[in-house]
Amino acid sequence: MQPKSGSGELTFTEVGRRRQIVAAAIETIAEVGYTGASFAQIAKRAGLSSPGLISYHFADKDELIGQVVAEIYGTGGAQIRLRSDQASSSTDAVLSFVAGSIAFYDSHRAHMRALIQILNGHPQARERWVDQANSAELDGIEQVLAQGQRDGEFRGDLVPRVAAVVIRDLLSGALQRLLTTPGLDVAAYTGELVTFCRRAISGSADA
Amino acid sequence: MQPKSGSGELTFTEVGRRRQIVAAAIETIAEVGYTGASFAQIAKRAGLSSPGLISYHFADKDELIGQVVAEIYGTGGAQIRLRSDQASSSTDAVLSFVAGSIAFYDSHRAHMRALIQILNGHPQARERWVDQANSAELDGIEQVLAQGQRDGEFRGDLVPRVAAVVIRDLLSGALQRLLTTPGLDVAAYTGELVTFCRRAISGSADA
Amino acid sequence: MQPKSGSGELTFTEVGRRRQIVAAAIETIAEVGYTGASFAQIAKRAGLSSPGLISYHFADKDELIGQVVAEIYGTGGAQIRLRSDQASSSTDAVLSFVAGSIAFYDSHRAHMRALIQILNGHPQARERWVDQANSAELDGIEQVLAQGQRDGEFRGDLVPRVAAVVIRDLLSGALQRLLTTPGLDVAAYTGELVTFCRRAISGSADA
Amino acid sequence: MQPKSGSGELTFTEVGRRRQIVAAAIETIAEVGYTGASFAQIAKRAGLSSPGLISYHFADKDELIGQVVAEIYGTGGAQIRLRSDQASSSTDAVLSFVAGSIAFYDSHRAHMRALIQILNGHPQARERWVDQANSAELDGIEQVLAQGQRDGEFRGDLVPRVAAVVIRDLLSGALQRLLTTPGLDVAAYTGELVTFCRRAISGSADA
DNA sequence: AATGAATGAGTGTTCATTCAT
DNA sequence: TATGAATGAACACTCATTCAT
Repeated sequence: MQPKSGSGELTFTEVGRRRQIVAAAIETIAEVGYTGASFAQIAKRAGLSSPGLISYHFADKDELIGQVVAEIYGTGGAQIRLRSDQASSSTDAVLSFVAGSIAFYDSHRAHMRALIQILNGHPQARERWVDQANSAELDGIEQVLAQGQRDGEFRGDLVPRVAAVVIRDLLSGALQRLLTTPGLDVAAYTGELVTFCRRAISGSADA
Repeated sequence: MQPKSGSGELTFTEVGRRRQIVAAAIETIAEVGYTGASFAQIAKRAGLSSPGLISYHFADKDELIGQVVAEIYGTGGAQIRLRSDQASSSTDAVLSFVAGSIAFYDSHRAHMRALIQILNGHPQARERWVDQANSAELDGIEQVLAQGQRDGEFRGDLVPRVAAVVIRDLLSGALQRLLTTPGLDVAAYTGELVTFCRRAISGSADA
Repeated sequence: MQPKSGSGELTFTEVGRRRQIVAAAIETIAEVGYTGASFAQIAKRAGLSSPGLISYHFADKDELIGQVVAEIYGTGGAQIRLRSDQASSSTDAVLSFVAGSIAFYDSHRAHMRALIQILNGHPQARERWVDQANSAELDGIEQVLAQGQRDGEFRGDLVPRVAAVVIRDLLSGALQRLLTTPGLDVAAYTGELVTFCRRAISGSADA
Repeated sequence: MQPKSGSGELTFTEVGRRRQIVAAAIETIAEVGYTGASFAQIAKRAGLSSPGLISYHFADKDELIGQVVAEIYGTGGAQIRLRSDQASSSTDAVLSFVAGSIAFYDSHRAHMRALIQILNGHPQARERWVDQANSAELDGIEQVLAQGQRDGEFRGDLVPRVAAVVIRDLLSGALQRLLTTPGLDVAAYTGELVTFCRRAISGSADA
């Protein structure tokens, strides 16, 4: 009998187990990909006695993967959220968001690798778990860009939504490159990307 | 006995069947992802009596997927190749490549969706079938950028390789967005992306 | 429609084709074993257009294999039949049968290898196709031994049937060894075996 | 998750199931040959619900067959080992080995039938599982023969290796005959084979 | 008489999931 | 709570055989 059915209460042990399994799933998916991450593999890596234990704690594989995605987003969200109120300017807010994102990717490679694998391997991952968060993030960037534009920091012909999209795409590309280029000089790469973004959005050519 | 062993000659019927199966595979992969695209699923969509028929016409799944990739690349290759010689300027070459790529993505959504799914789902897809083409493309962009820079069209501090990578990332992002955003105004989106790129690489702020 | 159904008549072409297929089957089985000798493999080696052609000429796989066995036995039968009437003595008959058998094995390695593979791989090969021939052969040896015993050539306590069986077993072992020992000195090995047999059946210890 | 991975410990139930499956495999192979012994067939005879259960308990077919061979050899090994130290003479050692082997074959027909089928049907059975044991056995026979020859029990012109090979061939032949001759009088056959061997190796004609 | 395309049952193996204990 | 045994559908792929042409 699934423990989480009926009431929404989870026991202390239950919560711990779920955390353990989610962590093992992240590690496993990062290592062997979503396709290779069978319950058997995850259980082996987590030191669990049987794949059945996972089915016992999660309704089905989709629930587990959903929790994995939530865990990854939760970890990142707190850190790299774009904070325009703490920044001295909109430009500063955008650029530190860019640099901060890459820094986060760099320090959480396993998480990011797992996330990518899930997005790649699970047919409905995007629509189910990440599209909403992504468009919220996009909205946030867009708002900062619009604000900066109103403040005269950014070029007048900049279309905030497009620029926001472009920045997100550059970050996606950066993540991809980070994970697949062995000896990448992250600092230098970050610097180049920040420069690129500054130039692309700034009001003056020499920004 | 596999029909295509030995000599490279293929019957008329054989060619037709292979085309049919490749087309069904593209459709299937676009719909249910690489992971979900079992021979059984492909056969069902192709109206074949049994999955065995696919094995009869293709040595193994890799051969089929290779043909799918070749078909997709073959379709697109002629259209979106970056042609600097036919362009009036390096700027024009780059921008029309960007616009042309998005136009191609837009008109071949199922193909591109399938390609992405394969790149995501097949462990060696990149190294086997696309890495070479991709880096050739990247080289092409880089060369045009470098030429434009020598000609004074582009800003002097532009690093051709970085800019080329950025442009490719933007296109990848554009493709992603195209496929996942239901009501996207492609023309507007393309226009804004082109503007963005022009500004990002041009030598003057008002380019 | 199977050509050989109804009347037992075979056309000239038909006979030729069957011979060709049987020969290809022998070659294939000798090379890749009975298990590996699918119709597809046999057709490929024979240069036949399709495995279907084999089914067209033979009712089923068993009929083909039966013909293969018959062909192999037919080839050998004429040559190594034990001829007591042409021998100067029973001892001579037996020993030249032993030596002759090994000589035949040596000169027909592919045939013998195929035969062994069939006996190994086909569940009912022995009972269907070879048991009868084998016991006939055994009878022949036994009769010569009994005759030689009556003539006083062989030891009185020799039990003809047992000795015949022993001789056949030695030949089976010799064939096995011949096919699996790369650099075997066949002449020496034959000599030893003949000596062994002479001693085992002769009436005097120094025979 | 395969139960036997990681530590070598096996549950009580697990051991029982493996035994059951191995026993069913022996029975199946003896009945329908190695080729016909699919997991489906074995499962049917074992009363298992699905062939997948065999894969659950054994890593792959080779592991199962290896266990089958080990089981067969394990059963026989203790009984038919040639014990020269417990024999009153080398002659006695050899002859009781011969008689004992046949007795074992007779009392373990299914096992021996299965072993033969495996040796015949599995491409690498010999080199993987039995060659070592076989040549050790051959060495043992040869040594006893050489010792007996040094002691003057056997004829001086006997070549130990050749005689050992001959004896093994006779036993192989005996096994074959035992399994394929319905009404064979085993006792008589054994007696005659022993007599034959005694005469063939003894130093005196009346041995 | 022959071809090549097609068929469908069969192979070993993996998988998420169930369930008695 | 957790375990390990079991289940049965699914996987890619091979096979002997069929059949329209």
